[in-house]
Amino acid sequence: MAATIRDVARAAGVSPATVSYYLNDTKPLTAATAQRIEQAMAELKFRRNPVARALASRRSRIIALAYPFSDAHESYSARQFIIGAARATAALDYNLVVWPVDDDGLELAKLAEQGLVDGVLLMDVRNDDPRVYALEKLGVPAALIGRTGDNVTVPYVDIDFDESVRLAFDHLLGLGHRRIVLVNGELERGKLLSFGPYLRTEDAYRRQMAQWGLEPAVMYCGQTVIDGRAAAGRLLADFPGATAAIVMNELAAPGVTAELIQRGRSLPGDMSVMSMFSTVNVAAMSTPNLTTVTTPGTELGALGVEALLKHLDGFPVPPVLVAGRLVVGASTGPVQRTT
Amino acid sequence: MAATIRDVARAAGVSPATVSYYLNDTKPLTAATAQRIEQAMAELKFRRNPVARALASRRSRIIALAYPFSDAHESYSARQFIIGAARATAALDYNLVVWPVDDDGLELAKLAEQGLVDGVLLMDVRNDDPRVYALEKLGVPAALIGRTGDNVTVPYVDIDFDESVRLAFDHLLGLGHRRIVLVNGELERGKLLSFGPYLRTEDAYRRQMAQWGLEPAVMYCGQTVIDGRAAAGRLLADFPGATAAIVMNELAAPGVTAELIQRGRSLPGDMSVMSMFSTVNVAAMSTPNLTTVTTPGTELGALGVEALLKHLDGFPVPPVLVAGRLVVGASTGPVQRTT
DNA sequence: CTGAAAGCGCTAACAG
DNA sequence: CTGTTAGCGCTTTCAG
Repeated sequence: MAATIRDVARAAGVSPATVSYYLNDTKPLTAATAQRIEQAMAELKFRRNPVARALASRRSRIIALAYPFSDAHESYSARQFIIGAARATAALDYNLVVWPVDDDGLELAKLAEQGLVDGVLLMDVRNDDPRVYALEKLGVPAALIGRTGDNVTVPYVDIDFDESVRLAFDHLLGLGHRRIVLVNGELERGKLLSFGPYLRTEDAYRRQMAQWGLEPAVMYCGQTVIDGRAAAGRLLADFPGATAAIVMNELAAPGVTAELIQRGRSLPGDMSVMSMFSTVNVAAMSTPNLTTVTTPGTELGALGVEALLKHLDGFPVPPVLVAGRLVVGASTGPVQRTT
Repeated sequence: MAATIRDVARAAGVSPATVSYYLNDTKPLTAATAQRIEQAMAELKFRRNPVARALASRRSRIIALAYPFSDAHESYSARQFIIGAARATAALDYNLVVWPVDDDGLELAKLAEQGLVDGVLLMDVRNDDPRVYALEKLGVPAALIGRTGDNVTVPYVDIDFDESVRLAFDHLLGLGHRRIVLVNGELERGKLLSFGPYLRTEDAYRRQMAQWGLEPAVMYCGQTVIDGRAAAGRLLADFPGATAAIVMNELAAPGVTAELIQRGRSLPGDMSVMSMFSTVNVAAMSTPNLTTVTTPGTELGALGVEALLKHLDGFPVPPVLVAGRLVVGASTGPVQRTT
């Protein structure tokens, strides 16, 4: 059927080993033999068999993208991560399998120990993530999109929260806002803020507010449109002087704005609202369409893959941080009232 | 290092072949030998090597999910398909690789002919889809989520458009609506309606309108929030008597409602709007939150995988159609004005 | 610079 | 019911 490396070798008048050398560029060949091999391959329409290659080399050239199975923490940015990772994987001549796994690391361990994949890229990493420990215990190479609290060993790429928050501040401060509330995400009861992005965004927010001599005001909110609506009520009640709000979570933000409007507030007249880490499309779905700092999803997906593969090749991999992009919508504007 | 089938065989006092028979349940064994093998495997912590298995059996137990590379036709339901497919794949002891490929079939052909995967599941199938032909030419088994216009040979699963539209009609007719406009999607200039879901939804709409003795009213609209806003203007201008609209595309629908409200219409007082084939969360993002017939994404993803694997095993696979689920929101209500 | 040979770990006839 | 024997198609020492 399909031509094998032996067929090519025979046709080119060389040994299978030589063809392999050519294929992997693993030993120098004379131009002449290379020529003959190329020709033979072309004539026979040779395609190397990835499975045989994997068995012999003990490298499958397949990596896994593990992402949360549950819909609880639904993020529309997830799609971006997958796309970014998949593209980068293909570009580097690897394959990407997706593993929807629970947070506890059990499923992940079961899949990883099968040994099909060379390494695992973990999405949506928690501050204290059992999946990371599971992989470490198995000795399966990994890289993270996000990071654990105490991460030292595992390579990672993550959002540059400081810079992303700075983009939001620049925008709001430039419009004259001083009383800026952070509506942060809350992962679940008991695990409040254990999700890295929430933790680090709040850190950055507090630091930058302090730096400008402003008083921080933080409240928490779940991750659905409904939660966002509820939060809007608390926002008005608890922070009556606020002129701007930065809302984490791309689903909560539309809820906040919708509820504010329903309660007779005008945006951005009475209140400027920005969505932190949203996709442009989701931000555009609200009325007025939301100013947002985007999630650098495709970038992080791609960088995560690159980090993992570098790691697999034994290179040291320094962390990479990427900021989101400020996309100005109609939900933010100059301060109207002066407190 | 890791225990092989030979190690197990030795420890159990049987031949490697016997262990293989046990593993694959391919030949009957006495309880006693099965017992011994199990024990040996447990002691040695044996994990079968999927790559070796693939090479020997010529079945990698890996399937690919090909989905559009471009962001042009962005669908948030895509995530559901991937999740559904990934879960089903894992449950059936297969692996799923994702291939972001262009619509022209070239990239897909290149990937498919490598021979890593046993079959390909195609998402977002067009009525006349080069990717399908590419796979057929290569002889790579495939299954479709969606279908081509002239599909006969390739197994597929798809939305039950008739039934889904019927759900929408039941709802709207029950509320007293008779002048129901379909705001259908438009793929791109020149390829108007070539996208199956648009085509089949319009078909169903026209048939069911006729069946109730109602006059069909169809207009077309792009696939973004902005497009939806523009469509709202045309809706008011071209169909002044309409009391309800069914909007295809989960991004256009929020645009339509937002613009209607901005123009002083109240929903559902002046107009009922439903979103056809949206996720619940995206529908909830609008104000008022949209009544929708959901995309049965996870179901179709799972069913697609099952169809493909059945096909791989040589079984005939009849088409499967699944309807969406009606989720009633606040954007639809009883007719107010009587024409 | 090229080749011979020995596997990678498993499956699948074919015997017995 | 179990074992023997060839491979699957490629990589990779080790020689030359």
